Amino acid sequence: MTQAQPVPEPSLHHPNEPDTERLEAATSTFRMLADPTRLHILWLLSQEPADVSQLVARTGASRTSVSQHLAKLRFSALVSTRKEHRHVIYSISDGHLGRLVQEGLNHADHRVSGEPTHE
Amino acid sequence: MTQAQPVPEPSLHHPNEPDTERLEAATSTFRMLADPTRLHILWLLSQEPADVSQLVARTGASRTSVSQHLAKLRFSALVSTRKEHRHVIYSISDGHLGRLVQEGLNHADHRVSGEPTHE
DNA sequence: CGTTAAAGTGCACAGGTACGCACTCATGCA
DNA sequence: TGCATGAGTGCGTACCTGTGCACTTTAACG
Repeated sequence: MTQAQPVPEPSLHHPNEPDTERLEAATSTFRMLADPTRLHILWLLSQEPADVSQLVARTGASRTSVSQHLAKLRFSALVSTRKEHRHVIYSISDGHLGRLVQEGLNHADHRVSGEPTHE
Repeated sequence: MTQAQPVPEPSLHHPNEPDTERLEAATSTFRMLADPTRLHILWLLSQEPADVSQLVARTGASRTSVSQHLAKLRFSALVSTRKEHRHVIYSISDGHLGRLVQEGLNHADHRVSGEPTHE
């Protein structure tokens, strides 16, 4: 168990240098957010749980596509499932993720709205 | 110009459905964050501006790789440059981006630390 | 039972991307 | 004017990923 102790290093103004493991973990999450269909799915799930058919209808993507994206998200443990009768209900497993999705969309909004950089 | 007024819509618990344009803008940003080297570069730049050689040294990547990643970031307008003598100094152009990077790393941290989902 | 709907999967193909190699461009300095 | 150094680029390659088609699996309902 690695202690949560701050860095023993003297170098400062570096909160804590992200090591390879952290970087890859973060990029693997970002990679999941880097597809329009998947991002749309995650946004929908961040609003409320839904089954596959609803996601298909709301995203406008094909069943195959949605299914495969959901498989990836499940495999990455970003979503969780529960079964209800004939339907498989998906939900976001981590509240943080929803915030990340929203922030990404906000950031995009600012860039689309024309604002050069803002702050 | 679009008013900052809240949604005039009756539909609720949907802050505002992201359209294709927004989704693609957001994913294009996320795609930039979806590479370890690039994420490392952006994290370094979120701490302080740096020139290419410093970034090469700190990331451990090849000059070619760093140069090409910087080209993409420049093209995506996520970083800006200024020249100083022989050196090209890169900096993050948007403060929001730094936050996004940091949140991604935090999220990754939680998943690496073993915490199942947290919250 | 058989039927139908919901969801998931294997396969093949197209498109994108990260990287290294070799090269060029630009600039400060002796 | 050379020359060394910092930075950027074209190209080829290996790899990864998103998608559609066809098929299978599972389970409710008559």
